[in-house]
Amino acid sequence: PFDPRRAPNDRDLVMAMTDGDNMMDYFDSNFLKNWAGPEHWKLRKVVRRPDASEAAAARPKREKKEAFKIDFLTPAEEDVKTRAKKLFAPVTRGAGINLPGPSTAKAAAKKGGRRKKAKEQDVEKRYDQTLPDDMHFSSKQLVTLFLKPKFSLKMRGYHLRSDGRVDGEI
Amino acid sequence: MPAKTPAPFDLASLQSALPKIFDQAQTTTANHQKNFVALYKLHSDAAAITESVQNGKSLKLTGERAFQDAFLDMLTRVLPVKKGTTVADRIVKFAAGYSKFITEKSTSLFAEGSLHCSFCVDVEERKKAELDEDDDTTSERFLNQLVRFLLKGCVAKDKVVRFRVIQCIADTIAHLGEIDEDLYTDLRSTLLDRLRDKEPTVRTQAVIALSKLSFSEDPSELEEGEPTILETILDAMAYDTSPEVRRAALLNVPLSPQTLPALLARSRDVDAPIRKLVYSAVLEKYCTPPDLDNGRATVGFTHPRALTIAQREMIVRNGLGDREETVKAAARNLLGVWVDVVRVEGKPQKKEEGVKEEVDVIEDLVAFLKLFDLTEDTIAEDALSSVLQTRMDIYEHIEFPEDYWTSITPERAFLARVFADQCLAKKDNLKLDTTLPVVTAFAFRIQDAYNALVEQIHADAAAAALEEEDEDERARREEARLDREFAIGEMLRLAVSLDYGDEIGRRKMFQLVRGMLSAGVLPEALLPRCLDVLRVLSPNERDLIRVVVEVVHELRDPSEGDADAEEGVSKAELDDDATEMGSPRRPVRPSQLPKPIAEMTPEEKARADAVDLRCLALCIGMLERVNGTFEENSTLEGILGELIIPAVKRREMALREKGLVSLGLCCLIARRMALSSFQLFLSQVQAAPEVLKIRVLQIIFDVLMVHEDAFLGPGSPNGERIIEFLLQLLEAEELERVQALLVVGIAKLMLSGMVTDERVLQTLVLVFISPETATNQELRQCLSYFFPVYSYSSAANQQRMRKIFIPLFERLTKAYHDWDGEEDMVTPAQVALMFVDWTDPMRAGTAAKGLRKDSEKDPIHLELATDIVKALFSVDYDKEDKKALCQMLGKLYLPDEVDDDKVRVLKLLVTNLRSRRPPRDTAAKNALAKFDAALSKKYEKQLENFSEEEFRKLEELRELFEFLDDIIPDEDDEEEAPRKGRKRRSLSVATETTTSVATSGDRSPPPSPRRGKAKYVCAFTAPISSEH
DNA sequence: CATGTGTAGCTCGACTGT
DNA sequence: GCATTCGAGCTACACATG
Repeated sequence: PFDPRRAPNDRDLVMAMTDGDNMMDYFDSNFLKNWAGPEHWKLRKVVRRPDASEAAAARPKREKKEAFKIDFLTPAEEDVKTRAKKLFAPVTRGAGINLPGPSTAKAAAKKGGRRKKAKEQDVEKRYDQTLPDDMHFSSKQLVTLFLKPKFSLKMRGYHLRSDGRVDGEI
Repeated sequence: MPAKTPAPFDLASLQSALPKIFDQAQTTTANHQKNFVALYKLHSDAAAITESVQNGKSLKLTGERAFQDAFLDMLTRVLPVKKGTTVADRIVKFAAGYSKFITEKSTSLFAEGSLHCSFCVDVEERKKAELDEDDDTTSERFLNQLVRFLLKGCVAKDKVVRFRVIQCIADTIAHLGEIDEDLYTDLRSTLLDRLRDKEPTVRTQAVIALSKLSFSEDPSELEEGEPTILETILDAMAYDTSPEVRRAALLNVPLSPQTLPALLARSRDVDAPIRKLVYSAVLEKYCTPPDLDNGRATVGFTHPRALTIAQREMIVRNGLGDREETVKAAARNLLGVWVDVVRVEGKPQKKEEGVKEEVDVIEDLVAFLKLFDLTEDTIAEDALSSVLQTRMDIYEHIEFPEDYWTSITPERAFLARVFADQCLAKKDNLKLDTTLPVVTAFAFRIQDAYNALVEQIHADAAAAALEEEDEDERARREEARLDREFAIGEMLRLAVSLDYGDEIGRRKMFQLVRGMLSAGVLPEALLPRCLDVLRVLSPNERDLIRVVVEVVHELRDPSEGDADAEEGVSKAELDDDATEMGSPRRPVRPSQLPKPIAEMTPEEKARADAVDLRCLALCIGMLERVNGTFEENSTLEGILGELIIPAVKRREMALREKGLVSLGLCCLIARRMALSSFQLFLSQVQAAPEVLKIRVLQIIFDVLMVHEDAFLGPGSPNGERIIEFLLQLLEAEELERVQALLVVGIAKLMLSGMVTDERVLQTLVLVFISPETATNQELRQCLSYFFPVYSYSSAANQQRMRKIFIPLFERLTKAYHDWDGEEDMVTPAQVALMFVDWTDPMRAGTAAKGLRKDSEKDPIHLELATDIVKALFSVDYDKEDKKALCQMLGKLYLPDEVDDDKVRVLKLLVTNLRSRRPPRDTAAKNALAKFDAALSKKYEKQLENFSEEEFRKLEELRELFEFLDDIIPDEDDEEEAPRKGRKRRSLSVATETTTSVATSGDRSPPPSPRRGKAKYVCAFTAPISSEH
């Protein structure tokens, strides 16, 4: 069985990183999608069960949805105007048809009493839907020295093959 | 005068005819054209029917009204049909198509003068009868009332109706000609209002509609400060929260030089499909204008030459640098198209399909490269590599004939080098052999280029001395010089990849590069390039070091042959039969400055400093490339004493920085020196200006990494102090770059296992999510990468992450509540999810394949669950926090087999929590119940006979819980302990091997609710030392 | 072409505010 | 008190992939 007291070898991965030139092979590319920092982080679910096979196989028996058609042929029971009224009019009072923060143009004239609202506006604008600059942080920066980027770190004792491009080990 | 116009047409027939038409129209768009005609016939016939009222003073358009009503009757049936229903979309298309149809019909009829048409006849009628309708034609009246009808629907309660209504408007207004002012104004304001609709689908349609309306907007009619439609759309494109809306804006906004920057900015949209569309649906699509009737290659709005160089660079950087493969592919595709569209003017697309001349290919690529600044980062290289990868037709046809090298330009040199690297990367040795020049010939090419450069440098200097040239001339010369320099640099890069099997060529190349280095005029940027070649040519490190040391001595001691007079490399010199690894004419001896420094004139001093700087750069370049020990290379001693140490002591920043780096590099290969110099480096950190500080810290981290056992090893007394020192630096540091550097350095130390301290790990997490580092992308992205790598790389690391979670979470929640002014903060719930992920054994198993065995049996999440449930007894968390914790439970991985003890303890805790301290909000309660159920189900067998045994151990637990219960503040716990826990208790009268549960010191809930504000404020930056 | 996966929209249920 | 809004789970669709 699993033994947590089994001597943990901190060096396992580090080896792997230098062994294969890029450690991408060793890592699920999933977590690379969370490169952008904590605010853009999201949990990507991992396949838990190997028993997912049965559920998937049973499903596709479903028939495709019946061809939906709009009924134009049946005469309307009500007058066009009344139907339009029903379709259009009912705007419940106090209900929101619009987003919370009212228009930027009109809000300018309002007094500054509502600090909360003002702040919300700011925040709204702040969230321009743009990714941060990608620094392209990669394993390279974790396994090379600052001053000698041409060398990868070889963790003590382990001998590595060095293929032409990897300039060497320390 | 008849009261009624005779009616040849029965209006009642509309009631049956229109439904038939619409019923057909929904099935396919193929019959639409036919049905337009049919509908138009009905429309015309109906329009002929009018009634005059008020004794003929006015005319009532009975037939038109009947048709309109029948039409709207049909249309209203579409409005409640939800999005994505094709039949409804077809009807909307049909209705809009009909609008277009009658508009065109009416204008063409009008032009033909067929005024007898019933659509037009009323122009006359109206003049006579003073109609209250203010529209001119049937079609205009029809459209007018249609749009007015639709406008009413824009405020409908039902979002589907709003969606459909605006969809109709969007499709319709595309081709309604001129409309009256009022209607336009209403449309405009209504649609702008819908841009604020809470439903994204509605906003999307509003954007589409507004895009079409924007063509007819006259900015001069706007009020001061009122945004134009265009500006509003651009705003939505950047700021709308829904990708759907932004995408619609991107695809529909009219393209122009004014809107282009905003469109390009979407290449960094958070939504990947949008980013992709920037390349495929905007940039690629409009490279050439849509009207490509004539085969002439014209320039579209997004033709690469229509863009600025900055824009092109941005496109390449963002596109090829994107994380999403699909986006990258779109960008690569675009670049492939670029090659074709920048092809030299007048050349046909392809002479003969499939047949491509090698010369053409080269010319094409050179033209392509001219789009970029070759010196800007790796932009041009990335772009070219991309093209070489995607366009095999181009790659296959690349050759460098003999004359390619005779007129070398930056583009040509660059092309050859990148191509060679590309071949190397894909191991295309055949291609490499057949295209690259032989070494000897190539050495001469470099030599020619170098001599030309030297010549120019002298000429420039002479010209500058005369001061006769104007600015333009100077700039031109400067540029020419940089071009030469760049080309040489690229050739040297290429030289690294050449085959040096030929001894003659090898020797020539060596002499050339050696000569270039020892001449004082070689631009400093070329030093590393030369060293790379030298390194390839040197049989071993010792030789490399020896040669460089020689060069340094020669540079610093010009009395050994006049370097300035002979900085060009002559053919004779190349052919010279000098000893390969060192010139016998220049014996190494301790260099001696011609004069003592004190006697030097300021000019001489400056000159000496310049030489020293160059020598230091040389040293750094050399030391970066070697790894033998210092002691093995005694020649370094001289340089250390004469060059490096004095430089470190200098006050001039440049000298000192280079000196320190050199010294640092020496320390990396000299353990004793590292030990003795470490303190020096440490002392430099505090007060140093940013650049120097970064350098020194880099040195410190490198030294720690290389000589780990010397500083951070188990036996080292200073390890603790060093860690403390680094943490304090991190805590106090203001400069982002330095913060980031510290984090990277510490991360490396942790990943290598040299630092295992949990305090450090906690600090890293706090720094990661602290609002104070929100703008420090370098730092945050480093840690985004680090945490999963660290966690998944070993079970021990993952355990460490698990251990810090609860203490961290507690600090976090407090800090979060104190910071609640800032909304852009990462929530504790979010952090909790991160830890679920990072401590997931299955993730570790798949992430680091083969390195972790039995990860599916690892009970770490069970242990984490135990931590969490224990923490949930605490009263220190508020509702939200407890909810976050509870919801974690459902996401944990429960292994199939697990120790009885672990399950039972957890079960006991859960049971007690639910009975004694149930979470107050339902979401949390449900999550907990669900987890409880999951536990019971999964470990049914192990929990079966779980009662009444090991009673004594249970007592210990019981004590723990009694203790917990006692500290419940009674403030708001009316529902608290219905002490009927008896039943539960009997369950919990169950087994325990207390070892794991019994308060194992770490994290039993804090005994009293603490509310000290001041303390939490620092929670983000303060290392946790106070708690330990 | 079939399949599995990932996401987005929808519906339901609980909470909160006028 | 109710309607609303918000969050959570589910379903259906679209996509990429073998």
